[in-house]
Amino acid sequence: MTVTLADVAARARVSPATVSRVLNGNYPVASSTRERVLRAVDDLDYVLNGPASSLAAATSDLVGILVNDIADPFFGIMAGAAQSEIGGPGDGSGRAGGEKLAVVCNTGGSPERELTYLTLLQRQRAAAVVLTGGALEDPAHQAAMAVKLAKLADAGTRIVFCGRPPLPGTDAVVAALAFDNRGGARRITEHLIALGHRRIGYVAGPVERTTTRHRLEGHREAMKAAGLYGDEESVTVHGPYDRRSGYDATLELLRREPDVTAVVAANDTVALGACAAVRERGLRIPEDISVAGFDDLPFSVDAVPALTTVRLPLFEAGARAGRLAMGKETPPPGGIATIGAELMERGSTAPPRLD
Amino acid sequence: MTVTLADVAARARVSPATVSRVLNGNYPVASSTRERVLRAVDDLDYVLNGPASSLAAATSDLVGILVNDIADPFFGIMAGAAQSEIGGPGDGSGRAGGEKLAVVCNTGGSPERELTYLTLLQRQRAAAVVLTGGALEDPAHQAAMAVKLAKLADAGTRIVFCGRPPLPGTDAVVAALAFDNRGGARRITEHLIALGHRRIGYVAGPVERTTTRHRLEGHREAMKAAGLYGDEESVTVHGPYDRRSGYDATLELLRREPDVTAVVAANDTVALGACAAVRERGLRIPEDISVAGFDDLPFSVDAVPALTTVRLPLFEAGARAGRLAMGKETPPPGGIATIGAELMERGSTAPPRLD
DNA sequence: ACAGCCGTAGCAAGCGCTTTCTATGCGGTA
DNA sequence: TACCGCATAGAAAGCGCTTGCTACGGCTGT
Repeated sequence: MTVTLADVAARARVSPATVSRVLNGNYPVASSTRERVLRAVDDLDYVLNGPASSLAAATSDLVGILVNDIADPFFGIMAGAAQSEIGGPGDGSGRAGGEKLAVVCNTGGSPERELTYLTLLQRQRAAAVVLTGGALEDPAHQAAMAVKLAKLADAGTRIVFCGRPPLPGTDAVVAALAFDNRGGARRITEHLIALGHRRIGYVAGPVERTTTRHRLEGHREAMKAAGLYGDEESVTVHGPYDRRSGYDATLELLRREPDVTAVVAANDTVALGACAAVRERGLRIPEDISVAGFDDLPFSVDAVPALTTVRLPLFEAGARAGRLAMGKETPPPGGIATIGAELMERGSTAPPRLD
Repeated sequence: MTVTLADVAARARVSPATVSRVLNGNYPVASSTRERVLRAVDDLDYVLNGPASSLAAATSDLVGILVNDIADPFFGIMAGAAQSEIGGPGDGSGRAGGEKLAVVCNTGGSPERELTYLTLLQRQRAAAVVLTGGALEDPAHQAAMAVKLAKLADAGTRIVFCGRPPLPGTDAVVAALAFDNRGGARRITEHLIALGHRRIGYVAGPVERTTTRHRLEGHREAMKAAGLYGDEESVTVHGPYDRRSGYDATLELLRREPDVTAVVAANDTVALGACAAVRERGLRIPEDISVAGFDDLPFSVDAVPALTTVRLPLFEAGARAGRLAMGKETPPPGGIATIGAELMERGSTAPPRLD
């Protein structure tokens, strides 16, 4: 059978309690004893029984990171950064203690899965949960989430939002890091307007997502401020945050409104699809049509022409969320921090053609 | 305090044993009783204590997925696919039972972290572990891995390799799905040769990785077969699997060997960097230089020109690995399956200029 | 010289669940 | 009518660990 604490204790000729204390390092143990125990652990190749330990201590070293789409670098970057801070192996400490198992859970954007993962994590008595990405704006789901999170919180789980606005009715949350989606969107549209564009199409994300709404609002704010707010509905197309959707939506947009001179996409992935659609129509970027994205994912700079977009410090935000989840960093005042979004002017936008 | 099994039992006026049996559905319970229990569970909002359950049952519902770089879609796609099969929430069953918590662990390509994650998973008595991506070829590390995996296996953990060749000395593994990296690499180089290229540069991945070696070998096989094998060392540059590395390596390559007419990159991400470098030098793709990648990640088709590459069925492989890990699919004969790689001819390759 | 401490180590009581074994009530059979 | 077996429920013994409390020397202080 597998080696237990008792086996180690027997070999080291101490009590199980002592072994436990050596392993946890939370109680004074004479160094000679400690050494003996450590050797026994080594000799027997002992591996702690996690469930037993969690049960007895009523805590676990699991930290959950919820993402909408693990195949999307937007989430991958944040999750990776968070995970590296949360430690798991090689967090630099070398010592146990900080050794948490950071696990990422892929909700696929489905509200049910989000809730179920939360239950699963609750079941495991997770030490912390990081929720990334935009939230669904369905009131029923939000309420359910609030309830769930409250329960998690008072079971001792730390909760951090990353790239997601604070959920109303949830003060159980340790901290919320929100991206300035609205501001970023405003700036990129202002940039287009400043270049001389007047007729600007918008390829939005899925409806009922905070991210979608905020970016769209920022865009429209800029349009309004420039007195360009008109038949917004007809130059806006919604769809999922993927390349295919950007392609289809842009084709649709171009057909519906052939006079647009610029297309703003909800994110870079969508923008890539938009570029493909523009070319498909035989139009050049940026000479005939400007295209802009959002997020500044790694591939965006390599697009041809390089994509004008809004840079979100995904890595930094993820890392900070990880630290907050670990209690290694003090939460921002009020528990909420807004993370800036910076305009990256590149080759995919230019003044419109003068017809 | 939190609700326990006993609380539910009391409310349903049955014994804890009965509640447990209802929840696990592995023992006959009169339906009237079952109903009463279920209602009590609902009323009290009971959530099973995972650690306690795992301890008593000596099994857990955790499944680990190890990846080298979670921010890289190559891994994200496989991990997402695996996770969706492993279930976690919404695996369609609706019922518990199949409800495993699939967690992805980011090793960052570090051997120590890989090992430590395995220990962590061993600690949690994980039900299964899926290892993705190429392996390190360091004998010491391989030996350590073999030992670790053997231990996991005989603690009852199912082990599946995905996109990684079987580790010698490990028969504890349920199955290994290996990509035909060599064949894919051979085909793409043959394609270039058929186009008329004679002087072909190769931007390889990090040394000591199986993936790197196999792709490089495939490439060289093709070169040799065409009688083009010469000073391979001078047209090969190694580096990490990232865009930056592709850029730097290609610049270096072009400086060292200005007469190459094609560059084969170790993967698509690297290829993107290579494209940037080629353009930086004022050369056109594919007129002046052809560029080829590997993997066919989603963005590759959107590159301009679209990237010629080798398609790896990442999603399918990940899903299959997930199923194997769950025991939902019977392992291939011998435990090893090689997954084909298909050449995707696109715009980034063309015949060389005739000088 | 004795009381009181401090530094260590052990005892033992759980943590909340699963599961074996036992008990009970019922219907069917002789 | 009495017996046996089946279907169902309960009792209780752990699973392997943590931790509050107790025990025990040797030191210090007066």
